[in-house]
Amino acid sequence: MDGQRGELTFLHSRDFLRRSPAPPPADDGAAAGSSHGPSDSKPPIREVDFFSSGNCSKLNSDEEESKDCHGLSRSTLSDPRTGLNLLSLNSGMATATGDDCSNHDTEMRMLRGELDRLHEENCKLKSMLDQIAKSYNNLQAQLLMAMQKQAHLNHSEQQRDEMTSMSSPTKSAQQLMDLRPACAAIDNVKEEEKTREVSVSPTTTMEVMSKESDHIHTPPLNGTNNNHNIEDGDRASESWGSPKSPRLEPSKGGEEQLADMPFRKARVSVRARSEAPSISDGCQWRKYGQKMAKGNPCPRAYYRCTMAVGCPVRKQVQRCADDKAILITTYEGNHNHPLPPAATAMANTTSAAAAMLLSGSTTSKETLASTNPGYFPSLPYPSTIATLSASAPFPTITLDLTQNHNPMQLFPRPPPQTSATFPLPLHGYAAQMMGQVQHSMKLPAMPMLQPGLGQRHASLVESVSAAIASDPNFTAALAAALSTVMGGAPPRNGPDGNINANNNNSGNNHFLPAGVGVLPGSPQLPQSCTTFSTN
DNA sequence: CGTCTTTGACCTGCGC
DNA sequence: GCGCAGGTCAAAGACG
Repeated sequence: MDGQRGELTFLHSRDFLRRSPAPPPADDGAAAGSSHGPSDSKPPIREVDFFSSGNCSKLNSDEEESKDCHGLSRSTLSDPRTGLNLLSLNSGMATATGDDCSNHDTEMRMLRGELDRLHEENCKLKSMLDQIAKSYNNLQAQLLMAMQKQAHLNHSEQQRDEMTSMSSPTKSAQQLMDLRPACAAIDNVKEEEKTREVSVSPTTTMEVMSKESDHIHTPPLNGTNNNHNIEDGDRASESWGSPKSPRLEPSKGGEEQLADMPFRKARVSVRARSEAPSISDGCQWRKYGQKMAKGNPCPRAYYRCTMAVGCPVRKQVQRCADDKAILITTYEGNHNHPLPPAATAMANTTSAAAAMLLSGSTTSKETLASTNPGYFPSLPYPSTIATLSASAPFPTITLDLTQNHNPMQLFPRPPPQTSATFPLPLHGYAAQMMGQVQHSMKLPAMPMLQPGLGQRHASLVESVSAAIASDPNFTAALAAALSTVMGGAPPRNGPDGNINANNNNSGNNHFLPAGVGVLPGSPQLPQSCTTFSTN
């Protein structure tokens, strides 16, 4: 795992740069400072400082080592952990002369030597980083040029065909029009680098649901931005699952609609074991339909968010045909209203997943995470847990929380006993759990406002890990949170769902603004405001 | 009485 | 063009 994390660390160096200003919410002051644990574990801040100072230890594949390097390179032994490490190192190397002064001198010399060595190493790594960045830019430029050439060639060929076939002017115009997409695609590539805007072909529909009825896709996405929410209102809600629905925002301009489509169509599916007939995820839902889906003896229930009038978020709940114990929930749409903390936690997780999905190419027919692990290097889910699929009409990410993947790949400690029934494969439950835990054990709030996509994932992972590492009572708190989520709420959705549980938990139950999850700088993503949990 | 669930009908798109 | 399947609507019933 170390190696893996090391790679991720490098790939997301940018995330680290942005991670620093992740202060806990003001209203949770008691939790402040504990977000990364006590003073013995606050790498993020130090790393940021380090980067801002022009160093580059993050290239080091060993995260632990890089932290120490960082501490050393700053010539500061004030950090308790760093200092302790060095002293212990030296104490082991120094001979027991009994002379404190000579020992001290020896230590100092060794420390200086180590400092120099690390400094050199840092410089080397920095130069490597620069080189890599240059190479990347060069390759990018070459790619763009190649694409433009290709487009130009196509254009020329078509014109030639045009001339030879003596086609009518009308046809020519049409052909020129047809070329647009190609050129636009190139432009998009350029733009993407600048704005990181998601450009997903507006696919139509819902095959996902039918073809993969065994594991509904649940993308809680708020894929759309707030503007969309405001504009769409009820109309947007009609888009769920019903790509075929003609009611789909007839009032909106075609372009605008297309622009919104990608976000709205992306889905996140969550598979989790739950005996409860339905799930409670921090939001209020109203069941508006139920259908028998082909290939599954269990009916599929359709829910609509009722926390706010006109909230376009829908969800589908269905049991897995193979294993009735598995509850599959699919989310789509954006909440246009504030969410309870617990809901927000999961919403960010799922939206991050969706963002990951949407930020990738939907042209691939492959399951991205599975076939190309490097494609979404920041995806926190093991590929077998989080599956990205672009083959379906909707870009879909499936979070499989039913498998016994070892969540400790990211967690430094064994999973709590309470995860026996809930595999707790990280982000899905973990994020939500953390939301609960935050309230029950005053852990720092999850960094949900952080800009940057991968950063969001990385920070989530780190926050969870840090929280666990820093608080020995995590297991107990997690158990409490689990019991709150699982045992507290009645199976029936509605006002008595998680919301109540959360309200009970949080004296300062602060509802976050709907746009809270939007990531500036990230593909204006589905800031998903959907949450997930099981009763 | 108000709210929510149930359930059959309806609408739409897709595939043959 | 027709049938199928998914999604939504809305009336009726249940529940607190």
